[in-house]
Amino acid sequence: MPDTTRRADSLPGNRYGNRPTMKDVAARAGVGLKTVSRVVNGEPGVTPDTERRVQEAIEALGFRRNDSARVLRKGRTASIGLVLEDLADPFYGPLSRAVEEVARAHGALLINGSSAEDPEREQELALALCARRVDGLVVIPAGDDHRYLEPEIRAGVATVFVDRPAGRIDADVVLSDNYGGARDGVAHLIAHGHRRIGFIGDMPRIHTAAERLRGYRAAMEDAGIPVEDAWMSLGATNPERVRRAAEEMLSGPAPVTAIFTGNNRVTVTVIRVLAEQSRHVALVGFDDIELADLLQPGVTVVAQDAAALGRTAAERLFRQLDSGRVAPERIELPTRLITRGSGELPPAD
Amino acid sequence: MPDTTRRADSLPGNRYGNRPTMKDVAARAGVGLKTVSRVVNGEPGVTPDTERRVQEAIEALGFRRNDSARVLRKGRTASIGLVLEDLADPFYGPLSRAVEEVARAHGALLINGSSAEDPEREQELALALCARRVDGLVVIPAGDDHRYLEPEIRAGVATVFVDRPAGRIDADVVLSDNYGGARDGVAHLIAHGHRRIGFIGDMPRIHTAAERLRGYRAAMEDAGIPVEDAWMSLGATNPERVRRAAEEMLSGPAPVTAIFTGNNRVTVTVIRVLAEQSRHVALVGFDDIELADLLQPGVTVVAQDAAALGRTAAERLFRQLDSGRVAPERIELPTRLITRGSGELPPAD
DNA sequence: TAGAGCCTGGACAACGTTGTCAGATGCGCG
DNA sequence: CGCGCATCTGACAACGTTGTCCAGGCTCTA
Repeated sequence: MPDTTRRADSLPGNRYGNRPTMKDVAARAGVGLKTVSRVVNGEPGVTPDTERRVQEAIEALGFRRNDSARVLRKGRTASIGLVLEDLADPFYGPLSRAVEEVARAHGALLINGSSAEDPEREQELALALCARRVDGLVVIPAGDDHRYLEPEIRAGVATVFVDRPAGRIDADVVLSDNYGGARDGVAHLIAHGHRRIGFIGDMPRIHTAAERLRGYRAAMEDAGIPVEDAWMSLGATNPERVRRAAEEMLSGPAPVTAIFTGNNRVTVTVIRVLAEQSRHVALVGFDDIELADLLQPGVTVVAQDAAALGRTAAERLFRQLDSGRVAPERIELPTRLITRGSGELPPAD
Repeated sequence: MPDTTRRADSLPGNRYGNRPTMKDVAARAGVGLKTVSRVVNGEPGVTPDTERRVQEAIEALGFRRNDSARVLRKGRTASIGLVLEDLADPFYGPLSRAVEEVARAHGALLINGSSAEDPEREQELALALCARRVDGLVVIPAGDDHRYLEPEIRAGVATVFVDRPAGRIDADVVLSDNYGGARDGVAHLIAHGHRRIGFIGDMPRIHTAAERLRGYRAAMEDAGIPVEDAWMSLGATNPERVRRAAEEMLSGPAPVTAIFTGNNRVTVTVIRVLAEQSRHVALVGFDDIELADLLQPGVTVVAQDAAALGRTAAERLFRQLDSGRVAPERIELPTRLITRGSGELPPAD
């Protein structure tokens, strides 16, 4: 059979991207195209002898099924997309990993992309994933208008939002109890005698930031403490601004005696600032941070379970895929106050 | 034109996955199929008026190009794959993000998967990515035999290994100077008067672990210090084993006065153990860790630049794609010793 | 006004796979 | 020995897109 192997033997100058196809395998094995397909997919109705010949041809040619063609034919891609803010952020790593594990359990691959907190980039990414026909989409919103996803959802792309709710559309969302967690954290400080408590957080246009701020206000109000503007810093997006905000709160005639920080990045920066201060200032941070227990004092935090967020969202997504669309739901996961010392410091008035 | 919109208007019961195609758009806009393709791809040769009609139809139907079909036709997917150990590990987050940024700059998406340090899963993942016809592959090896990738590489899949070299095949690799970094770190301890220095690292079958161990031995030998078996713990894969290893080294008649740790996970565990000890033990760790500067004492580390590893690898990959295959290269990035206190403690003999 | 040349638009095949369906082969039984 | 049935195999169309190529209409010039 000199010419059944023609193509493989004469890869023209090893030209780029010339891969064997099922047709080539069929030719080499001396069987029909569909028989190869059957073998590759483990479908019944192939005699052991034929199967062996096909397997040998596959081996010899280094054939690998082209999933693009398969997807085109079958409709499903067995892959889901994840749009998050920044993979380098220690909060999103575990979340992404959890989504991946659930996907894997369902035989799907995860494609993820970082929006860098840019709504435009979020949309661009999400739509690129849809163009690749992911079966589902897990989105950590950067923007606040997700109507651009409506055609996709209508077309059957399962969609779940995590960490922050979708904007202007009705969709599944899984989030932490940001409001309650922040309220508890601030109440904890109040219970330890603080009254002048600072809040440093992200821009309130971000849902989580707004909710945590709301929790702060609620705790203060519950305790009958009027909040002064000078105690609050919103939109602290980079370390320099956080640093300045903290330093301002800690100076002046009536400095704050405790600070509540709105996310892990802010917390880390504030820890640095406090380490430089001679005074002891209490601190409770939203989000747990690694090694928080080894610092002096240990850092008291309101911890959310990033992995649980991811897992819950992914499971919800596959439920959508398995049983068709159901009414959108809002799932809220509890937070946990972990006391380690910094939140139990008394006011240093 | 009642029946040009037939399909869109009568989505049969909104059946799953029924999406408009270019054909539908063409029908609705009253133009030919190829004209729609031209508009979608921004190709020239369409009058403004026609283009407007097509755009309107696209908008109205919520059309989104099916990239699977596009890939099938064009051969390139504009996506690359990344196989790493665990996204939740703070070392890989920034690496992955760096790869993503380079990919984005080249208009490509990143698909990544975690091998969980399991060679079989690594292979499964890498081949799944190849079946999806990624243009290139960045692999952080878990296994030590990558011949399974030979057909893929021959077929034109650009491949770069990171952090550890490929096994049994000749391919591009980007790594840190693990040997030199470890040697420098240990030499640093020796320079501060230590002679009984412990080493706790991963299983030596992992290339980085073996290299760092080699660096440790070299530094000791350079200083004329014979290494005792009791000072070395390999295969410390989980916190319990690390803890036990550290405790053993620190007990007995002639305990080590300093420890060199082989990666960030080990370092963190050892820090915990040392925090419980009354004695002061010097410590230098491989890999930087967050907040290392705020601990008492600050943790001296041999830092590698995860982002630079990822960036370099991805750039190398796209060079392969742009200019065809070139001779495989081995790129080694320097490490940096960051002194913060723990590595400068004198021996507490 | 006719011819040449340009520009726009569309018909058609092909990419590699899978679902459908019908044909071929072999077997057992009457 | 012949028929029916079960089992195995392969031809063909279709998935949605893009590249090729040609047709038709337009403008411009001689």
